Amino acid sequence: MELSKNYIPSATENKWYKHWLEKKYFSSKPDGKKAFTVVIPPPNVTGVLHMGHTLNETVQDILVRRARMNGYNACWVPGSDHASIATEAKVVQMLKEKGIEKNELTREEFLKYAFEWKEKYGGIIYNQIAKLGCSVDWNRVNFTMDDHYYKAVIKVFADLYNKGLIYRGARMINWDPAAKTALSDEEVEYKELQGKLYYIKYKIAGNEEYVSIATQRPETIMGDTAVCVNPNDERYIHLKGKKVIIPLINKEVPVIFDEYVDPAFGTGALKVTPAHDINDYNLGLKHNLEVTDTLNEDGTLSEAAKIFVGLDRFDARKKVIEQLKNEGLLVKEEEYTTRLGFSQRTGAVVEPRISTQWFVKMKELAAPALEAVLNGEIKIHPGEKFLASYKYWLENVKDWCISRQLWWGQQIPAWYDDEGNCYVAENLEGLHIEKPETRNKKLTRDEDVLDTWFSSWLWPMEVFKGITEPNNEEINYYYPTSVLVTAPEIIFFWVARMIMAGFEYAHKKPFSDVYFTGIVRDNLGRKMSKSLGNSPDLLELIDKYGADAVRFGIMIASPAGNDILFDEASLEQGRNFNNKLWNALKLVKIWEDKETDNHLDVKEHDFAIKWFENKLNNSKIEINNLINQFKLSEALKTIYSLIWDDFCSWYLEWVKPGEARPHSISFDKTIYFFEEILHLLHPFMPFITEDIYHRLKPREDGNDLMIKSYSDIGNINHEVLNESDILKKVITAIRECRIKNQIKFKEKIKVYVKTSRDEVYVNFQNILLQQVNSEPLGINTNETRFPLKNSIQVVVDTDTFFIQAEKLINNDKLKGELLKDLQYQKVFLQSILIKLNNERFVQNAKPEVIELERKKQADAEARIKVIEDSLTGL
RNA sequence: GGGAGUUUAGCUCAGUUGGUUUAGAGCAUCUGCCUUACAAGCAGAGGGUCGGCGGUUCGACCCCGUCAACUCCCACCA
Repeated sequence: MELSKNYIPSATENKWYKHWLEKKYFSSKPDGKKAFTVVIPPPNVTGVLHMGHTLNETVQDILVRRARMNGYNACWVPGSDHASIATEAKVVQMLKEKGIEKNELTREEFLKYAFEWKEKYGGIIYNQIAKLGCSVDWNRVNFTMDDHYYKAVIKVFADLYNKGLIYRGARMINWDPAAKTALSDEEVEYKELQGKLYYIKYKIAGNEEYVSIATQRPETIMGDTAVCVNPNDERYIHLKGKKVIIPLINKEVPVIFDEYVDPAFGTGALKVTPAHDINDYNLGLKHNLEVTDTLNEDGTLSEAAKIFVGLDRFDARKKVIEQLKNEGLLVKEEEYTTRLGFSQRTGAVVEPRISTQWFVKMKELAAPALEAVLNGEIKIHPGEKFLASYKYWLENVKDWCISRQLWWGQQIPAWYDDEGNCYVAENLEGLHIEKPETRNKKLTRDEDVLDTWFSSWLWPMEVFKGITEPNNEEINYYYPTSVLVTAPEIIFFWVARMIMAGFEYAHKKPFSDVYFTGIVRDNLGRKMSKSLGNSPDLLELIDKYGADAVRFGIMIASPAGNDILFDEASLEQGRNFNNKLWNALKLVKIWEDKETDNHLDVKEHDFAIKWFENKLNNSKIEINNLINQFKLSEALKTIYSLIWDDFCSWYLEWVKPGEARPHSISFDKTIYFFEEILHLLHPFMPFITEDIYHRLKPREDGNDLMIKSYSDIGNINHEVLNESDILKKVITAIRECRIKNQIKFKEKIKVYVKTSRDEVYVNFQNILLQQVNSEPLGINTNETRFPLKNSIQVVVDTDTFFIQAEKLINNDKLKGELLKDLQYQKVFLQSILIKLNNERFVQNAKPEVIELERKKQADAEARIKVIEDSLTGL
């Protein structure tokens, strides 16, 4: 079989994904095994997957594939989110480009376009997930607007309403006067601007005195319903119980006292306009102030303003100032830097506006969600970083506004009659049965839809129809899910609310662990965004490097809990790693093609095999520990180093046949080790590992790596690991010596070692000689029999090596190095002696610590002696 | 303005209860090699007063205080 020079991902990736699908390895059904369930955080159908998703999906696939190999019934549910605001904005934009305005369409017509959009982008997203190699169960695709899902959302709304947990209330929203629509917070852009602060005199009623207030928006004074001062502000204590008169309209309003007012700002007196400022609105709620809305939908002054009715708010501002000036009520104007909100859609200055919205009462729901995280029932990784803010948010949770002035989403199941009565039911038929009096009434349905999060908070339950068909077999088997992998920025929007919904409707937590990935940034630390053009196209990256390399690259750069700086260099590293594996395969294949010879003496292989067995087990334990702590990046690094350094650079070199033919035992062991490392790597890089697994030797149908179970880990012989460390050190030291003395590898050298542990060197002397190209090693406990002429001395631990080459050796250079080392050792020894001679150290330190220091001392002394002996030998 | 986090080699990060760390790894850099698996490679090397200052301790990258820089979340002050 001819193998290509380098690994080519494209062909193999499609082949194996298809194979896995045909074998139905991804699909899961409830059975007797333990379930390992992951629900995908459903990507928005607004566009394509970005690098943040790539990281998320890769992490989930690693966990799911590993669980599957650990004997779990692994189930990963894919899906997507309708993302009401974002998607509706995209669809509106798309229609606009076609020359269609949203308000020309009926609701039904618009939704038809929206569903077409969803089909298109949902398809793109699913294709990307497949290309990345994700082992999701494609029979379980869910969309948050699927029929059953829609019903679940409506059912929950009605249920919470009936429980008294949903109510209608007033709320300050961001209003776009140009588009005459409400905006979400995300659609408001704040800009810093140079504005003016106006100081205006308000007359105190029944008095000739005035009080001055400062405002940026004099045109709203007609909506003032109070003036507020700080209760501790001595300048205004005399205003207690007084009223003031609003200029221009001569309306009397009370003076109220509240700590909210900062006495140092402006004049320390604040005009309160509950209809046009969020803070004033809250003040108004607290002090029972009336609300006077002086603006129309389009930003012109309303009848309630009494003056300048119909004038635009900014023109009105000029007029108000002019008139205040005329009446001598304008004290002064000051330059002032302020932040103003602008509409992302129209660029208009956003107007805070009171509106009626639907709310969920959060206090009751929040309590179990807080409890579950605090008592560790649900674990957050990395915990310390997010626990504090999770606690703070839930303890101070505010009611959740769930209505949205959109069409794309679940329409609120509330109907109004002509008298303004409001009825909530899952559907109209149900309402008529429940409340027969509604049958003959003309009812109109609430136009608004529900917040996207009001559907996605049911995700872990409703993907198994846990809301629409409670207690069905699937929900009972798969729920609670195992791990949720998501981004920390939606901890409140989504994670906390899923926990609330889980306890409310399934009476159980929705997941046991939450793993927060970092935010993916570019290599300059900037957030990835379309406008910056720094967000690479996933499919292009997969084309260029292969899916395995993309997965490797993003994982290796992704330390647990930190943001990741995305750099294509790490994908290159992944591609190179692929190639390394590929070439290891090629080596083994060449080896296979040679005839094996069972009569060869393979003593030198015995040590290599024994060592790698132990090294492998040691790494397995390490990897398990790391993955259990969700340190996936470090686990991958461990595997990478095991494969590249230990397996390829050391093990394969040690058992490499060279001119001789390989021994069958070494060959079989090598194949076995190769399978083991592929097995470990598979969750991270599924395609190449499956491919090489099948190329290593013929497999029966159904013998695929991705469903192979991990076996138990054997005991570890630490002595073997320690010995191999010595071996590696010796090899490295001799190589370094060769390089420094310009002795080429081809030139044979003689090596003698003066050591007291000769049995160690006997053990691996053949490996040693093969690796440094020397005559057989001379071992003795004293050097008197060694030819010292033309030799270099190298000290490893407490053994001295004499390396003899034909070439003349520069004795001064050698001497210099030994002296340097000696000096270093002496300083080190000195620092230990200071410790050991310190009475308080000896008294206070733990015995094992003192023991350790004594051992260090002995080692250092021994080494110093060896070096000194070497120096006298020169 | 409130809260949280970060600061260790040129870059990205490890460093478990203070003493097996004389502070590690990957990438990058430098040197020598086209050695019949791999130049997408091999062999080797250099590089850090652990953000500053102060304290606790026999002993501090680790604990405490303080200052500085950066990041994120929340609120968006008339």
